Amino acid sequence: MSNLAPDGNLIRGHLDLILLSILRGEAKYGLEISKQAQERTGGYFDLRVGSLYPALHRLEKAGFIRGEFRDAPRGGSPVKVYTLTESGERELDARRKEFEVFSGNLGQLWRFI
Amino acid sequence: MSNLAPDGNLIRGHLDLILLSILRGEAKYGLEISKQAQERTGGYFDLRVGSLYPALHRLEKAGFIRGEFRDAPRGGSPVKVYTLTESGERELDARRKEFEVFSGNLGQLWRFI
DNA sequence: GTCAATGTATAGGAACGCGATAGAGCTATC
DNA sequence: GATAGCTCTATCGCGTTCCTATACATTGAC
Repeated sequence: MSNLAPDGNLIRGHLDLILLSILRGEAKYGLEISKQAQERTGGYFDLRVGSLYPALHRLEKAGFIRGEFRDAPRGGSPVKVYTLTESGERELDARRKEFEVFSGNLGQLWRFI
Repeated sequence: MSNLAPDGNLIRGHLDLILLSILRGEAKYGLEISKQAQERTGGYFDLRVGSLYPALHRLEKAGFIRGEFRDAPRGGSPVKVYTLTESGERELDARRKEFEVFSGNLGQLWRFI
């Protein structure tokens, strides 16, 4: 639980991909996304609200996700549920490929000497 | 040659790893590192001088590499040749592991739904 | 001497993740 | 019905870092 999470600079540029990945298949609200990220990676991805909400607004503005307020499902504040748009699904696929190319080229550097 | 190179935000946080990777095994000077990055990845990594030199200074200040000016080898300005220190080799190993963990956890997000 | 090529360096700007903080809505408990 | 506590959304300011543009030095060619 301590030095598990990656440095912020590592995540930078990959946060959108993380959020889109979690939204694939099922609509979720903000903190639910954050919890999913933790559950799926054993606590590795620990998205903070100061990063989460600006990123969601950014993705919504870009048309990749659509947000909609709903009443609190199980006691609490109303939640803003985000759904992946068709444009967002294409973006997710493109980002996944982009990361694999990035990762592949990084690995290419290690195959020398 | 156009949309080949990755967005700057993708590289962000990974540039140190790229530079250390290229310096492993053989000392090189600044622009030589940049050329190596291009050659090893078919032009994918295109490091600009405005990123390259500050990053090298940062790594030198951290003790991961050691720079030393030498006369121009084949006509031109004197070059600053960087060598990977022992601390830098350990750092490189740590960064490689860190990236593999990061990449693995990212893949973990895709194994759901 | 002039010019082009090569290499190093830095200032200014922008993007973005993060810590800190605020506030609204719902439930529980008294 | 007032208060406390929890959950959720939101935003400001900061620091880091990559990039564009620019400057300057050195060497060789002509």
